[in-house]
Amino acid sequence: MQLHNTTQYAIRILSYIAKNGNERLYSAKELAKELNISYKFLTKIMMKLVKADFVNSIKGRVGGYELKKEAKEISMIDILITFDDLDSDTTCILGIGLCDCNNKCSLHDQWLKPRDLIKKMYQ
Amino acid sequence: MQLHNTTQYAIRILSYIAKNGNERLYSAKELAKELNISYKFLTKIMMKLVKADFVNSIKGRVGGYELKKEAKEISMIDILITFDDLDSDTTCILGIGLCDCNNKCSLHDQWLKPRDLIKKMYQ
DNA sequence: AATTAATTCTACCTTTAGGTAGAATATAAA
DNA sequence: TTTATATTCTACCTAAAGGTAGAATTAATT
Repeated sequence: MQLHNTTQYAIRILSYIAKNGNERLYSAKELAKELNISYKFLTKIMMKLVKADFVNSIKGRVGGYELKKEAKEISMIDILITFDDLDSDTTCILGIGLCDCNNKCSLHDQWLKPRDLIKKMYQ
Repeated sequence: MQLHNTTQYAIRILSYIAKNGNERLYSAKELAKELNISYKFLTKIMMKLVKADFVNSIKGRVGGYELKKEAKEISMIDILITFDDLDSDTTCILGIGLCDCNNKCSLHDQWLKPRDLIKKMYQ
């Protein structure tokens, strides 16, 4: 019942930039240090964030990263999708094939509410 | 944001026995077939359930499994603990070291409610 | 005593998430 | 034009979850 490590990092990276303002560039070195992520692993995550259009990258000597959209435009759901960490509305918590109101797993009814709250949190 | 596969199976196995009554024995063959789990993998899970005292095993020709406690005595939390799938009350959803009311991650407040509901569901 | 059908044990194999290494490329500044 | 410092790319390595194989053990039935 946890978000993937990579997803957690991605969220923290984007939050960090958003929090500290998008008027300057953020180097991988700074992000790795401030967020306590290994430099190598961070750059790997950054590549994904670039490809998914969350951040812009400027190469070269004074390069770095910046948000590509306004922070408010970025939804957690998009991040989760990018990092394969979002389960669909119909995903059964017990992993049975068909789990809906007609054919419920033993946790179906009790899972509805928390699932809904989590969804709202992401939005 | 999912339970481990093994945990899901364990819950479904115990539910199945509970639902169908503890007056008879359930062979691995039956459980595997009814729950759509490979026989080999199921027997592996059963061994864990036996060792953790959820079920009793009777060996030999007419052997099988039965619940060791009343169904009502079994809490999901115990199952989650057995299969290393329970995160503690203080686990941060963004994985930062210290995340409490003094030092909050960006999702801290919004995570409280769903986390609480999930806990209740498990109980 | 042999057979049969059940659980148990040990030891692997496979896939995926997490993580690292090192070279290649880009670009501003000296 | 060289150097320094940044991102990018390709290719691995590692650990853990998921899953399988095959032989050993147990005990009722024949």
